Amino acid sequence: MGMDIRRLVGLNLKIYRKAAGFSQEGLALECGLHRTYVSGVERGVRNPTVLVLAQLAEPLGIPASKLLEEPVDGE
Amino acid sequence: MGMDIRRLVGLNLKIYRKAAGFSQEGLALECGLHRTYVSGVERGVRNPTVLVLAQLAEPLGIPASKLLEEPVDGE
DNA sequence: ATGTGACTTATAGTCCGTG
DNA sequence: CCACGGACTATAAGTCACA
Repeated sequence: MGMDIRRLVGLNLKIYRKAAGFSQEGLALECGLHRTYVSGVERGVRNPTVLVLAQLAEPLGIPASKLLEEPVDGE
Repeated sequence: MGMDIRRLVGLNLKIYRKAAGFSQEGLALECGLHRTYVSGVERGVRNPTVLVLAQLAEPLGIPASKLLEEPVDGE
């Protein structure tokens, strides 16, 4: 019973997106999704599919699995 | 450009499910999904959502992120 | 640059079966 | 026990106008 996985994905996405220097709009363009959709994923109000996770992860240069990982302290 | 992520999820699920000693039907019952759906995920013909990944992972005792991880040799 | 509600179309996910 | 199909219903995908 960890946190809501949609929220987890959202938090992770925001972290990796910022680390890669993208705005939501910039990332949306890179991965072929709509700006407002990316916003919804980050806020945890969307329940994305694995195909969408892969699309988001690609321009960030991370494996899709990273978007589902619980934050580990000491990382 | 790794393998199709749906196929990856399917292969991982099958491995972890068997390791936990579940049949597809048994796992489906445990996680509240339909038996035919679990079958479809394992065959890589389904595109599950993150909520479903979490549901599948729970009775397997693994984090949902494991279902998206590429196989690493030496594991 | 982002958050949000509302909306339509595509598909996720269920349930009935078969070999 | 599992692969696979058809028909269905619930919800994700995808877009927009506006704050």
